[in-house]
Amino acid sequence: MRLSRYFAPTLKEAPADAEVVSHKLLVRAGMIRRLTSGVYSYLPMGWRSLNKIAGIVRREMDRAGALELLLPTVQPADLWQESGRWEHYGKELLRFRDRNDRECCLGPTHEEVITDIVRREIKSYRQLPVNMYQIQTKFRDEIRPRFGLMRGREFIMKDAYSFDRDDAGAEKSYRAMFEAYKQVFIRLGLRFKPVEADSGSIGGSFSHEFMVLAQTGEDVIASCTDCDYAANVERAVVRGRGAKDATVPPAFSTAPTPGKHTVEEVAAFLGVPADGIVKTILLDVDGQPVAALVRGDRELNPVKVKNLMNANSAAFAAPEQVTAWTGAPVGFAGPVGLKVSRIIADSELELREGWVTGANAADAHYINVSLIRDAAITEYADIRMIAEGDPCPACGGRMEFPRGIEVGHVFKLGTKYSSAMRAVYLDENGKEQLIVMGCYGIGVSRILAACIEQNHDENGIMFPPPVAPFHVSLLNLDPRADEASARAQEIHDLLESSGLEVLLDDRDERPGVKFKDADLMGLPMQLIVGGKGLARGIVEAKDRRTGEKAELPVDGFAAAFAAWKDMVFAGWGLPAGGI
RNA sequence: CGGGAUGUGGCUCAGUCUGGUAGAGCACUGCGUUCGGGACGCAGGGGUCGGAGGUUCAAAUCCUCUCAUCCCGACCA
Repeated sequence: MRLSRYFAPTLKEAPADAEVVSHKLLVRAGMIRRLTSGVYSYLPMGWRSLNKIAGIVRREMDRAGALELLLPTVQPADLWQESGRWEHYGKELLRFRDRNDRECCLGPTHEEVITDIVRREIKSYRQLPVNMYQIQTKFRDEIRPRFGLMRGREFIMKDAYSFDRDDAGAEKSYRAMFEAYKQVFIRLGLRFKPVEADSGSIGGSFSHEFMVLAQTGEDVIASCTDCDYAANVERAVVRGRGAKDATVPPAFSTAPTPGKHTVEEVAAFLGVPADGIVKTILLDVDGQPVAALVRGDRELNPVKVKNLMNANSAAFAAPEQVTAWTGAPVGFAGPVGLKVSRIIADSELELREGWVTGANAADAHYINVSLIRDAAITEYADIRMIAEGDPCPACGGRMEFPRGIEVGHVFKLGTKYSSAMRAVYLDENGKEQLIVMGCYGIGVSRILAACIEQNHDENGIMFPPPVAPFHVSLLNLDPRADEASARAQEIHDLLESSGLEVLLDDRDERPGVKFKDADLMGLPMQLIVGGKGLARGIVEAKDRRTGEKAELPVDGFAAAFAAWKDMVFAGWGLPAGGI
């Protein structure tokens, strides 16, 4: 492809509305343009990369035995009412009415539609298992779209759904998808990690997220340095440790703490360490007031409370709610005499007594509180966030906390949708059984962003070869010189015939412009054809990732290039002779 | 939905406080010089100053409303 006839409008400056690197570079490299908040057009370069990603995903899905189909984006409300999500999904579901005033929505995900198809067409155990997937545009009316392709409202997703006769079958399907996902990310040339995760609003019991590792990632991973354990911090189990100290404190008493409502302020004012204070956090769990207690130096994990109570949502209470429930302004809540539906204490609080807690009155705390003696704790459970210094819950080893970007998620759905929508089959005995489901998503457009977050430098993108829109940037520095142009064309044709995709920069521009654009666009291999090199019988080659340059002889170019290309691929951890 | 900020040629921004006939750089068009890391000269084209209403002799600038976008918190691929 000749760049002079291509459409890749590059920008010297980053657009003002872009915050993260991937967004800035995607726009600057002429790959995407924003249409409106969270909605992007994919320009030719961007679309090529997306197709590369989709191609790899498709290939691995097919290999794993999944069948590709395409479901509608516009969906009728009644299906969603049947599953119960019309009410529960919230504002993210973009709803509208058609000309006949029928309620519709734009599909944010497709469990309902696929389950509807399967329930109609699948009647017998002989037809199971089956796994179907699509690669399609989704729309989620995000509260706050941001970061370019990282969190758009309209985005491209691969979603697969498996249907099995029983749990054992579903487990097999899940494993197969898990393995296929690993293959996808390996083949994309990305550094990633599968982690245990919470299942969120999709439902189901169990899930794994696939994280692309990048310092700029939004998610924090709790990962063991000694074993395979890795989990989203929201999910990571905290294993109890430390010995019990049964010393019973004297009767608790009130200490005035005027205007001291944070743990730090109270600790400093009373001269006690933060880990001697109990933080009482009020949550609104499905409308119920719940108090959650953690040590002053710890952080509450509301997701654990939500799961513990089997609730739909657990949100921090609003200041008015706190005042209504505790009788005190925010900052003075405590478990003693507290009238809420449940008081849940973190397991760690069971190890010791003699705490400082809020007194449920303005400007006052209690000291020497025994939770056993003085408070009505409903239960002790693991409800705090894992932290630096906590041991690995699996092996007791050391944990680290790298950041990542969620690009894939595999769920076991169980019978959540099949029971709500009555998707059943007849077993060998002619007995009706619920189909057991799983669902599996990959954020195709998010991968493009994540890939750039992981692979870039100050000059631009550094595309892994499998994701790059083209493989080679071939710069003709002297497009007006016959020799350079002839050589460049020869090389272009040679490489194209070997299956590589070459972007030939034949524009009548100064060399500096071409170098800058090539680095910006980030194709993994750069070949530089110019008068200077040709006079010495060489073509210069540059590995975009390492910046290392090599000189390839014009005579015997094909062989020299092949060897050099294998080196570049090896640097990406990709097999020689690839593509 | 709360909190903060910004809307001025295609892009990045100045001008707004202190009202007085719209600017710069990049990009674009033409000509010339230049040509291995985002060249230079000359000549050009292009802007209802987000929108509506108001104050004023006069509004990008002041007031009111409105729309849009971005950033910080609760969701998710």
